[in-house]
Amino acid sequence: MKTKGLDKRQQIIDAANTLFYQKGYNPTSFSEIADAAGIPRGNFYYYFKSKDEILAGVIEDRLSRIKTMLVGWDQQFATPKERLKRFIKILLNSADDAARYGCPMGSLNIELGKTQPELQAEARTMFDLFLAWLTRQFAELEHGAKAKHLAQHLLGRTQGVAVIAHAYSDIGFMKREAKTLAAWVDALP
Amino acid sequence: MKTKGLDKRQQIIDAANTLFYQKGYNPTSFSEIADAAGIPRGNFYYYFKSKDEILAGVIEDRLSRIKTMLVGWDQQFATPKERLKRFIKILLNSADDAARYGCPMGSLNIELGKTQPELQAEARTMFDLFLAWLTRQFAELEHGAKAKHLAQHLLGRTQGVAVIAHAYSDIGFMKREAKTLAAWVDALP
DNA sequence: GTCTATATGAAGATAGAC
DNA sequence: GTCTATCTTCATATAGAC
Repeated sequence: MKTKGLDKRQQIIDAANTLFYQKGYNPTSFSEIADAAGIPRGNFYYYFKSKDEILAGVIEDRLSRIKTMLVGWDQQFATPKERLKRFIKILLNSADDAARYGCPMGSLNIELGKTQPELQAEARTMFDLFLAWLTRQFAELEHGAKAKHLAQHLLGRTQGVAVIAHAYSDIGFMKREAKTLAAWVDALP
Repeated sequence: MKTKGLDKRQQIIDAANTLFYQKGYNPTSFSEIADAAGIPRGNFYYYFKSKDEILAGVIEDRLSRIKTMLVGWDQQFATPKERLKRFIKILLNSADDAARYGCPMGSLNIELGKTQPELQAEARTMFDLFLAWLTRQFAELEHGAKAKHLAQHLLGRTQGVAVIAHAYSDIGFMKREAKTLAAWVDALP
């Protein structure tokens, strides 16, 4: 049945999503994904013709979750500063995972950026979503032409926090930096 | 001859160093390192018993270069702020490489941190060197107990810059952020 | 010390039975 | 739609001739 097929497809994506995050894209094998999804290796290729396609599916899935999250924040918070601080709060909410596996977006981009530019271009679209949303917040704060630069700056700050926190498994550092960043937002003109 | 052996060993380390940076540790095969070093695959194992040992050699080599660089900066610059700004200037000097391959320390730590904690612990020692040196600079600026936090903060800032610059191959962003960071140092008490 | 040949295993991918 | 069996390639690693 088609619904069953879609379910299995989603199961594969969910399993791959977790493994790509925890192990990386290239180090994750088909067998691992198949095992985690409870699907025999062979049947795998019925849903995805190649590993690249699984990655595309995983990224598509992540993009849709990010979009939903950002739309939710737009509705939930009245001011750009509140929204920016909600963004920064990701550092607190994801501290445990980030300390263990890094940032799901950042680590994937770094891995793919070295030798797989086509795949990295797909992974980059996750950053694109955040950058566009952040740029809008800074634009609403009347930062004009600087809005995009501020968005890149803030995204970069959070990425740097994730790198150091991951390298040292240091959740305390993430909390300190989240505070610093929130203060930075509060102090914005 | 022993000298010849040492030369070849160094050739292997140099080749591996470049490949680990440009491709990553796990995606780099023995064959590639051997080819790049101009050494047949088999002879390889005479110098290194395993891939882990090559990594250890590469990291040792990088550590020694970093130490030399930091000692040089200590001699070359009279004030902590000048030294900190020299550190930030790495972003400008390495902009081309960072845009293509990311930060050699950060990307290695992220890759290894996911599933190879023992190897990542070795890679982390490169960060340790910078953190200790940066902490000393902030301590000289009388930041007391905050010196280490400021060191982590600054190292994180540069790592974040590298991640975004890599993801977007954006050298302009690195230059902007280097300016912002230099201004941050100048404004320090 | 240096090199060739090769063992061994795991990866991605395919063919085809059911 | 689902599964088994298998092909091919490439990885790390070793044995042993020179």
